[in-house]
Amino acid sequence: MSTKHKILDVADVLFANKGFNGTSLREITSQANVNLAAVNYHFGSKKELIKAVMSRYMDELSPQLESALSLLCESTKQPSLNDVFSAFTQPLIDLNCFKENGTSTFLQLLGRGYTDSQGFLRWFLTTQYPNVFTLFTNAVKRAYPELNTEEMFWRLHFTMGTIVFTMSSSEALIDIAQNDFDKTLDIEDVIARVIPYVAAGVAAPIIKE
Amino acid sequence: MSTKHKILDVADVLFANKGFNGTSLREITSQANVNLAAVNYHFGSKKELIKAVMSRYMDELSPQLESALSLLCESTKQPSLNDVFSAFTQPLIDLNCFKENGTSTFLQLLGRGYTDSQGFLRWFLTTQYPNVFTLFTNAVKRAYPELNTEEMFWRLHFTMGTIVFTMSSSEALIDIAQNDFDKTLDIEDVIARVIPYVAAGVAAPIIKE
DNA sequence: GTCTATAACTAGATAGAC
DNA sequence: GTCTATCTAGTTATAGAC
Repeated sequence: MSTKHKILDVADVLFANKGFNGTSLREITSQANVNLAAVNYHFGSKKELIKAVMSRYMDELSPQLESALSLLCESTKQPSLNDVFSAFTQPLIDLNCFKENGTSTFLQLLGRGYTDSQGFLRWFLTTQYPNVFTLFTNAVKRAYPELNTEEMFWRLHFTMGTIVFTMSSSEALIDIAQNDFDKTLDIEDVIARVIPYVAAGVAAPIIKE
Repeated sequence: MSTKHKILDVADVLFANKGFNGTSLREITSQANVNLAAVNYHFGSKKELIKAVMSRYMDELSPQLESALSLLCESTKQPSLNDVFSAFTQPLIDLNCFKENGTSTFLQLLGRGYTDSQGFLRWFLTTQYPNVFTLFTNAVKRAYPELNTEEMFWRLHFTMGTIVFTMSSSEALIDIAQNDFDKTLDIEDVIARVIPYVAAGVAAPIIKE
């Protein structure tokens, strides 16, 4: 296993758990059993390492998302909002095959990117992976044509918030559910619970101005 | 205006915008025009300063929330979920009288506390302000009695996520809305838009197991 | 209470031997 | 490609003069 790979494998988990600011290169390199200088040799800087960590997941995920969303847009029958959000489930779950706990790690990273680095992630995703966004908004428009662009803008951001925040604290929530309700859940169960919630939120009656 | 007050007034905004980790004491003291050593003299440590910042808001907010939620619980007519979430609106908006941009600053701080400091805020809120939680869950139970405790647990966490995340990025969202839709909005408008969303989410059909 | 000065430490990044 | 050693700059926190 290459040094580069070892660094990425340790960095994503640490970044997900403690944030980008909260994780030092020393922590990453010592856990990865590589030299401190290796990060700068292989990636150039901490910022580039962060980009590499995100890209590795997005490059795995975005083709899957694109094909799942394309299917919905091209299908002759109108999809429901549940269908649209459910299109994300399988590609996200498949990240667990890509890497252990890949799904929750990626979703936590997404949350970190949104809050830690003041708009960096928004820039990164919209410039590097614009197709996913276009396909997604088209799919939502097909499922709920009455929703105007402005209202959709807000509700999709609310949805992003729900998902990202839930996943950032998913480990804690799963622990609490285990203790309080004696249920052993995994990330897939959490996703199954959050989809009806966001679908109902997006489908909420439109407020008058 | 006392040194202590000046520090708190600068610290909350910086913490809200850049996170706890991302804000240094040097930044706070220089913006507040006080000496670097003043933080440690008045608060003891950075961690205690963070607690003081949060307490100042919560001590202002929690009595208002308690009385608004008590009203709902004691009223003879059954409240709707919209009523329950709307009970938060006025107390939150009133934070703008307490301090300029108080509402968004506080809600951003809430988000920071959840994600920056790995469960510290959860501990802080549930141990220091338990009444608000009890009253809130009781109010939701009255509004939607069919919702069992476990499902409510999940949906309230989803809601927390939606609110906190939305408010963390509310400034960015308001800017985008200005540019894309030529609408000048404020935090109150954002709250008015998010309430129907979360109310619909909590009211979503209960999934079968 | 407020200041300067500095201690004690940690961060990211790099030069140069191997 | 990997290492040690070190640089520079940042951090929190504190000691002691005023």
